Order: sequence, then C-alpha cells, then structure tokens
Amino acid sequence: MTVKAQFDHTNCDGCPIRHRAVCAHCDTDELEELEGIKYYRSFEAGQTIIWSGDQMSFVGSVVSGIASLTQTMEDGRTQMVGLLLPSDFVGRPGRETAPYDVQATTDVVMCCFRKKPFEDLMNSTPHIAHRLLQMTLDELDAAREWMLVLGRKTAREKIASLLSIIARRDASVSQKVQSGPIVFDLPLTREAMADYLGLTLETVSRQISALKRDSVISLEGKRHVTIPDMARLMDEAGDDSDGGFLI
Amino acid sequence: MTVKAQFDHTNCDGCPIRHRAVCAHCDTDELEELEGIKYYRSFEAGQTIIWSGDQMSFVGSVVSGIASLTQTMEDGRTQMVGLLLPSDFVGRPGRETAPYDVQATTDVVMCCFRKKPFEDLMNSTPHIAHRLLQMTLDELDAAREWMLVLGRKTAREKIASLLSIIARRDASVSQKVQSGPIVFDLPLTREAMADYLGLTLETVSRQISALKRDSVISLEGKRHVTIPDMARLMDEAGDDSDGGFLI
DNA sequence: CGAGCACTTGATCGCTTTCAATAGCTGTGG
DNA sequence: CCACAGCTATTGAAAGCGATCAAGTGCTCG
Repeated sequence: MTVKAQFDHTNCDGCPIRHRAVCAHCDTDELEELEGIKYYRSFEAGQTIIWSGDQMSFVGSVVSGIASLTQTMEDGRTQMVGLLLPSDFVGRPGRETAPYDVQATTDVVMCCFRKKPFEDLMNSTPHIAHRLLQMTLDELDAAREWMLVLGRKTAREKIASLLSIIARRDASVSQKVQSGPIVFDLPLTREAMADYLGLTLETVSRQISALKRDSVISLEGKRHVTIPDMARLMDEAGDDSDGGFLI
Repeated sequence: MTVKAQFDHTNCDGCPIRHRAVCAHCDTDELEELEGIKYYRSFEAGQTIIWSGDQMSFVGSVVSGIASLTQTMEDGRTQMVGLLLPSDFVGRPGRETAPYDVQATTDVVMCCFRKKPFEDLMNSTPHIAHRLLQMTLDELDAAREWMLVLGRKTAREKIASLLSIIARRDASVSQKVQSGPIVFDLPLTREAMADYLGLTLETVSRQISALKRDSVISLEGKRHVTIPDMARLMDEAGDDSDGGFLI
C-alpha cells in the first residue's frame, strides 16, 4: 500500500492529525523538539502492536488506520476496551508495562516517540501535558458511555450504538452537516464488533440482518453500510436523539 | 453523625486524603493557595450531589464516604459508571455541564473548589495538573477493567470481581499485608451492586447466596462479609490470582 | 403494631449463547 | 479453468443463563 506516502514524514505541518493529536497545542518551538524525537512505524492489519505485559519502550499517536485495545481472560474470552482512531494516543507516561494488547485492526501508521524523551519533554512542556489530560478525560467519558452500552443495552441496541458511533465519527471527519443518508464502510469484522460489544459474532450477524430487514440500515456486500435515517438509528440505539456526546 | 468533626476543616496537613488526592504533590505554598479557595460540603446517603446536565459550579475531592457516577436511560435502566472513594476527584476542568449524576451512596464529605479559581490555579500549578493526569489515567484503567467485567463475565464472576475489588481497597487502606481472612462491610446496597454490575438486584442476591453456600464468602447480617481465602475469591472472579492491577 | 425498606427465594420466560451446517469470497496450485 | 483450502459471514435449532414477575422474610422506625 501507499498509505505511508500520503504525508510528509518529517514536517509536522502537513500531518493529518496535527490539530487533534497530543501535539495539537504545541507552538513552533515545541513542535521542533517533537520532530527531533519522532519516528514512524507501520503495521499491517491483524498485527499486534504491543503485547499486554511487555515493556513499553515508546508512546505515540495513531496517524492513520484503526487500532484496538483488548483484554483477554485465560479461557480466551476477550473484550475490546478501546478503539483507537487517527489522533488517538497510545501509551501511558509513567508506566513501565502495557496493561492491554494493542492490535492493528486495519493497516496502521503510528507517529512514535521513545518513552523517556517524551516524558522529559512532557514535564517541560505544559501544552503537551495539558492536551494529554484533555484527551484522557475524553477517553474516560467514552469508556463510561461504553459501560452503559455493555451493562444495560440489548444486542440490537448495542449494534445500533456502534453503528451510530462510527457514523458520527465519519461525519465529524468529513466536517459537513449531513441531512441526507449516511454512507460508510465498517472498519471492523463481525468478530471485532462482537468483542467490542460483549456479544458473540453470531449475535452480531443476526442483529445486523435484523436491522437490515427492518430497513434501519442497508448493506452492500458485508461492510458497506447506508443509514437512510440517522434519527431512527439513534432511536434504535436507545440514545435520546439530541446526541449527547461527541467523539 | 460526627463525621464532619473527624478532621480539621482549615488545615490540609491533617487531612486524611492529603497524600492521595489531587493536591498530593503540592508543596507548602501551593497548598496555601488551595486552602484559600476550598470549602467543605456534606451530603447524606442517597442524596444527589450533582445532576446530569447541570452547570458544574465546583470541582472537588471525596474526603470520606462513597459516591457513585450513574447514567440513566429514558426508560429507567441505570448503569453505574464510576465508584468514587475517598481521595477521588469529582468534576472536569474545562467542561461546563455534568455528564453524569453524582450520588452519595453513603454519607459523604467533599472538599470543594469553585471551578474557575481551581482552573486558574491548575494552569499555574503543574503539580496539580500532573497529579490530575495521573488520577485520570488510573480511572481510565479502572473503567477498562470494568468493561471486561461488564462485557464478558458471568453473574457469579461479576459478584466475585466486585467483592475482590472492595476487599483489595480495604486492604490497601489498612496498609497491611493480610494473610488471614479478610473482613469488611459492603458499602453498597444490592441494588447499587446490580447497577454497577449490569445485573438485576435479584441476580445479585442469588449469586451472593450461592457464593455463601459454596463457602467462598461468609456473611453476618446482610452487609458484613468475611473472605476466608482471597485466592479462591480471585479465582471465582476469573482473574489470574497474581492480581494484575491495583487501585 | 403496622408501614416501609432491603433483601431473599421461587417459578417461568425469553434473549443470547452454543453448536452446527452452509454460503460466499479469495487465493493457490494442479 | 476448476478444485479446494481458508476465511468471513449467515442462518437454524437447541440449551442455558439471567430477567421478570411474584411472594415472603426480617429489620427499623414511627
């Protein structure tokens, strides 16, 4: 793939996540320091980026693609506990070992910093620490939204919730207020969706079929989704249609 | 109750959460500034401290007692998304309205700061911002642990997980490495446990009875719990008994 | 003593899981 | 070109777990 060639590897100005990542608030001087210690790494879909329990030698930002945080029990039950989209931060300053597996769900490019220099820079650069706090608070909110989904929603509502999250994210990327139908490609397999939602992949498949049968969504192939009426989908998700939160 | 009289209301030195709260890393000067803007508030068990959607006029720390963050759907389904113990922080700098209900589960005393002065102080005091980042990252980890519990564990495992969390917290407060049986009082009603675990209160009651019948725990009255063998409980919780995480 | 509350226990229902078979697609090699 | 393996996804039938509905217990407080 040519994904690596889509942006300049040295200059942060052209970076697609420049305004949303941990470096968002940095001024020119700070950015120069970051540029000095950054490097890019690419991962193929399915690859494990970090194993739970490993030393974490680097932290970084997802530049393109989708990664996931997962926990696995001894008997194999797995739960996804985070979905990392472009601009999301990976790693925890001040912690030695990784608490979760980080996996590339699609092909992924990451902008990495060796942990120690990044920590030093963070301590001397309030803009970075402040932005990281903001981002962590946002992630905490997202995790808590997801606890409601996992704990209290039905399988149908869970699927509708996931679809509406993905749809909203796509809308926020394309920046336009859409009033017509929303169209996107599912970046997750049925199994990954099941791991995110605390379901089995069979139940995911059945509920997607049911939503299709009831015309809440329509499908072309297995992954290409059209949502004719977003308010209807939000209703199926059990959210009040005002849309309380954003990602 | 005399809970309010248990510590000095003006001097942070005698504060029971001095070394764990958001102010933990503050030096004497910084503490003086905080002392200038702080005030205490008490809440009775069952009282709502903050309503979801309200203006948040203050932030603060739980000094004593237990509070909970809950989300409620229109049809009444409720999910607890956070359990706030002494030293935990309430409120989000930079956000206007509260995203969740905050309720006093037991009688609660909070050390409050008006939001604006606290935000100003945070911007000028790296120690506070840094500590808040640490605490937020810890909360995020706890939320992600809980996503595994909600998404993948059985009712029995959920109860065992909650009991082991509470037991571990009590152990960490009393600071001693216990090898004998662990004894504590449940600070939550069956209903609150159900809301935390994504279960009904009937299922909570049944599973507690089952754990009692199987001698994993023993009960005196409804709330006083004895755990004869912590490793056994952790096993029932589905965690590897090394104990991966701490709170 | 009775009201109210927290909790327990029983019986039944239904949703999601489990087990199993099949379809559709892609890539590989004879 | 076709056969076949390997993967993802769909669908069916049956089982099981937790929810629901319902009754009853034990305790506290007025």
